[in-house]
Amino acid sequence: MRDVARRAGVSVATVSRVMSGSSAVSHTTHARVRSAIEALDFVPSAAARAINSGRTHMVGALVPTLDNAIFSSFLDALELALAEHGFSLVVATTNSDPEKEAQRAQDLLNLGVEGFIVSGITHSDTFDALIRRYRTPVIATSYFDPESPLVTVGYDNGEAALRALDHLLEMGHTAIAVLSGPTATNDRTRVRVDALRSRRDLALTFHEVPIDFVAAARAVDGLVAQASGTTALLCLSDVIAQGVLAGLQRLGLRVPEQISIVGVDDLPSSQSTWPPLSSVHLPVKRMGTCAAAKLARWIETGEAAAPLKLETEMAARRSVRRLP
Amino acid sequence: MRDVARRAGVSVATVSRVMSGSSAVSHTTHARVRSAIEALDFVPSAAARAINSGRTHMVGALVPTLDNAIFSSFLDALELALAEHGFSLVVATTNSDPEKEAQRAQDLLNLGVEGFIVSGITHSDTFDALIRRYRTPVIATSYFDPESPLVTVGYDNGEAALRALDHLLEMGHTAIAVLSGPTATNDRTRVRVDALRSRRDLALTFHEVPIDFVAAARAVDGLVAQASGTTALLCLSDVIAQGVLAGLQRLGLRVPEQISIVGVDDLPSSQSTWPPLSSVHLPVKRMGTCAAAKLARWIETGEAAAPLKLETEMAARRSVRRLP
DNA sequence: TTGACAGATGTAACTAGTTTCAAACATCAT
DNA sequence: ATGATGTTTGAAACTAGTTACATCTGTCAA
Repeated sequence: MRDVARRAGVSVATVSRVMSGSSAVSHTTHARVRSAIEALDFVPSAAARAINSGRTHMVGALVPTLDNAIFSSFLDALELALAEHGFSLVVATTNSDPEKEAQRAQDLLNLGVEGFIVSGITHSDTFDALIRRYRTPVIATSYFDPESPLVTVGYDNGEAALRALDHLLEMGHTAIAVLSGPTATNDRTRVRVDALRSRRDLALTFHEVPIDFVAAARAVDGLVAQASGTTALLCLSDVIAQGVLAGLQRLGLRVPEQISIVGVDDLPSSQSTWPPLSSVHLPVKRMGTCAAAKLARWIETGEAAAPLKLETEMAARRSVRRLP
Repeated sequence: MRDVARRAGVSVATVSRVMSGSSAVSHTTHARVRSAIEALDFVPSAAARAINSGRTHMVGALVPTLDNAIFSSFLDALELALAEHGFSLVVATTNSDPEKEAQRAQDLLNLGVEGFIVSGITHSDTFDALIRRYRTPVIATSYFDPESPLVTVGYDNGEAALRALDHLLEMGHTAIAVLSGPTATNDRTRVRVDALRSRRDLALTFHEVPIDFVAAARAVDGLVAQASGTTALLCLSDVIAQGVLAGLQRLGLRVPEQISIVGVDDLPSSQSTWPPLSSVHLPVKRMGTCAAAKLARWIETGEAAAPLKLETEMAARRSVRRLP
């Protein structure tokens, strides 16, 4: 900036005024400074601005992985909306490890992010202490709980799981096995499983498998061996559902004729499996847009955002057979 | 830092020395400063550090979208590797629009990113001028061309397309229709199409469709009407292949009995379609890891990285029928 | 002609750190 | 006791901007 000032024959204060456009600068001076800026390709340092304003216009997203369409689709919408609000998105993956999440959160805070987008409301004590200490705005997504200390923008996971269950019940299924991801590290999964467990009248069986296509496909073998009367599989994640579908086909079992499958997530690719997968649609795009808007407003105004519930919906396709 | 210094009864210089750990500080002073840091929850400002060192430890990734597993899977590996090298990843989506890409690149540069990861080697003049002017390290991915002015870390797209073609030829197909994404905005697609066009002996027919599941599914209708003798569809993206697969199934055409499909990308979900999709595997995970390592080294040392070619491989599954 | 006022601009202090240089002090050999 | 050396430490200058305050200039009315 000193160079620009020298070239334009003005003080740095005047250059600063031209850059910010806030206070009055005479027409001729303005032009002279502008042309000096052009000539020197001057771009102000974001760091120097940040040091003065305390603003970095960055927000951090802490997600388990990008390698699941449900998160990347969400982040796609989030990034788009954040950019429109003038924020940049710094992404950090946590592999569902709370300690790693806290570590990455600290890194991002040191970097200067002004807010966080996280998944779910359960985090390590270190993380909770961190955001309490720095009073960082945080929006917890993929979860809805108006009572949570974290502001949630998302859907009711229990409701989503029950929509899948209700669909199976409506189609006449009662011998149902539930396949979920690990509940220990994932509160979204836990809420889904708990909602299903509360239906004690149904004698559901529960199985945990990794949220991984190949692992889910392999898990089918053991499952089929032990649960011979099962007519339907309720998979609490579409990645699991797709893996299970492939596993069943490998075993020569026909879906939905011999066994029905329902998923939760409604990934785009779930329309292209054969048969197309019936799944509970989660509004991740809208969730990204809303979370971005709320976090941006929170950061700008300092007033905590209000929680927001988004609705899920059963997308019935052809992986569930109607029993007589 | 002034507060810490006052509390520890030392100068800010000493606190700085303790923080950086570079120069010698006596044991007792060190302990005193440490405890003052603890007591005050002192975290140094990244902006202030950046202003002094010129280092932000941020790199920007410019990708068309996160909403395609091929990119998000790549970014997942990229983020992991970058974090290990001490860099944070700022993501910006461009929607394959070169002007938007240049705009977002300027934004990220203003933010202070020290390097870029981009897709392909074709960018707007604005973008080229930008990186030339700032001498920003850039690694172009999903592309390999040792002659390109941009350093490429990726695969040979022409080769990948020809692997798919060779597979079809080996399986006895000659009446082949090629479905690609838009070539105008995507040099990876263009190279793939050009490689296939160079096989003039084969009388391939070419069709452009959006890289979108639903659009590809719809495009099948027109295609089937005009190309009755076609025995195989070569899709230059798995998203298209999956859409086409669903579209054919909707029309009641059986794959691979009546028509064969081969894709390029080998998305994880391509294993779970029915039939499982034969596709050319692109090593995006390794690409992410390698690109991160090379960009990090480039930034640290100032020496431009060497281009790197990664190998693709035909993953034959069951969507291609062997013709007699 | 003087005073009041607005508009334009510069000076210098400020943001939060790092780094250079010099000074203070301790240790050791002569 | 002296000088040489090495270890700690602080003062102040530096990074790249913003901003409060003071100053200068010009216009207009009294």
